[in-house]
Amino acid sequence: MLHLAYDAAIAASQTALVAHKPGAPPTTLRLMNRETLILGTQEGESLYRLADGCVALAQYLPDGRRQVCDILGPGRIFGFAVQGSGQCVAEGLTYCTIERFGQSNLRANMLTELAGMLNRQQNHALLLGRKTASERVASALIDLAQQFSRKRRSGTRTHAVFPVFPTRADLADWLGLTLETVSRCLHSLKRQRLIRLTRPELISIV
Amino acid sequence: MLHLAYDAAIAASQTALVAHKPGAPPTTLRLMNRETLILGTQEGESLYRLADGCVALAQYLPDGRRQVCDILGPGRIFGFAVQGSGQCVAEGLTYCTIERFGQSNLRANMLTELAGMLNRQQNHALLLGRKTASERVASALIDLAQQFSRKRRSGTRTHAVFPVFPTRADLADWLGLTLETVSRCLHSLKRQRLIRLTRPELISIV
DNA sequence: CGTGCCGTTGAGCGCTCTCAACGCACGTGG
DNA sequence: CCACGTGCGTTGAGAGCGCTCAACGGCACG
Repeated sequence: MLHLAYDAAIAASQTALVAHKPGAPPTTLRLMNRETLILGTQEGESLYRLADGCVALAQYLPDGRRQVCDILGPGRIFGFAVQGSGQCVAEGLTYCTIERFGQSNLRANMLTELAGMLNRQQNHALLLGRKTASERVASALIDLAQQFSRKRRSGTRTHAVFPVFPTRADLADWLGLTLETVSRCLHSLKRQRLIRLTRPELISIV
Repeated sequence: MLHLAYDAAIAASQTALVAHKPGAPPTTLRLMNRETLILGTQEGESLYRLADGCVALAQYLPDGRRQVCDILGPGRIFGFAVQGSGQCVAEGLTYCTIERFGQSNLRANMLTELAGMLNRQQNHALLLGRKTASERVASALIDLAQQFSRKRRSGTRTHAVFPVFPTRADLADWLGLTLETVSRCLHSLKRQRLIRLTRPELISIV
């Protein structure tokens, strides 16, 4: 578990606080690696679209325990559900480019996008509540593959090759495990020849 | 963990399958205790509003493992996010009365309702991923109190008295624990004088 | 060359699960 | 009336999965 102190994580010097312009045309902003974007800033909500890169939506307990709710790849929308408790912050896992909307835009898509987010969260609850450590890691890899893979064929089989932007610690906080367990499960999968890891960047074999 | 077989749970004889009428005025339907309502039935989605009673939204793994995503009290809306995987079924924990809408109604509220559901799910992810067994049970009791308590004052303190509709097994599947652990945690809280249980129905003391 | 971050690996412990038995309330039928 | 079955909750004993603590190597950076 990441033991960043809560305050440190929130109020860190490397925090991007951005002015809010409701109804304005989409503004693009950049997020550095390990930079934190606080959602639901002051007046009203705005929505964000991850144009490029990888972002983690994370929650913190007062004692520093972290839970990553979701890992977002290019095209994903975020910034919903910022009222009250259950606040998430967006943490850049790479250098990211992000577009900010007012609530008014995207009305049509928003609902299905939101429903999709809820769907993902429910699946994740199933993972967190009822799956074993290796099942969680396997599910995570499949999810990452769907979001980040560029399909390649090498020989007879189709490999899904994709970079793993979250660190072991990020994966652990996403999957409700510790980084050691994640590491062990990955190498267990490697031993079973289900994945290959040349670097901490992956090739999964069906 | 509840070891109802997947098929048994889904295709049980006590399953309420209802015809769908999009755009129609709200229809009310009844759900008996332990009866299952399959959401996302055939063509298009409809939304449901729990008028009275208590309902659990549950997911099943092929081997029968169950995860309860949420426990719903009167007034709550459900039936979002029924596409693809992550399907939930609604299981009545009491005798319930439910209203069914077409998607068209409730447009304005729906978005905030949906965002609220997402918010709850994110909080629940934090619970499932990063809280200890007793913290989970405590959080669950607080949640149930907020949904089901009728406030009463006895003496100087304000007790929140509320009935616990979910069984120990339901609570376990909600909190990612086993029913034995739930039972032990409850009695641990009782020993600490933080709650009272006259029957498996509660009084929480702040 | 020192420092810090990331990832790996090992040893040991502990929280939670598993398995089991029991009590209790309820309904059913002899 | 009692015997029986079932569902729910409780409690205990033991085991195991995953956590904790620790050490180590590789790499980037100043």
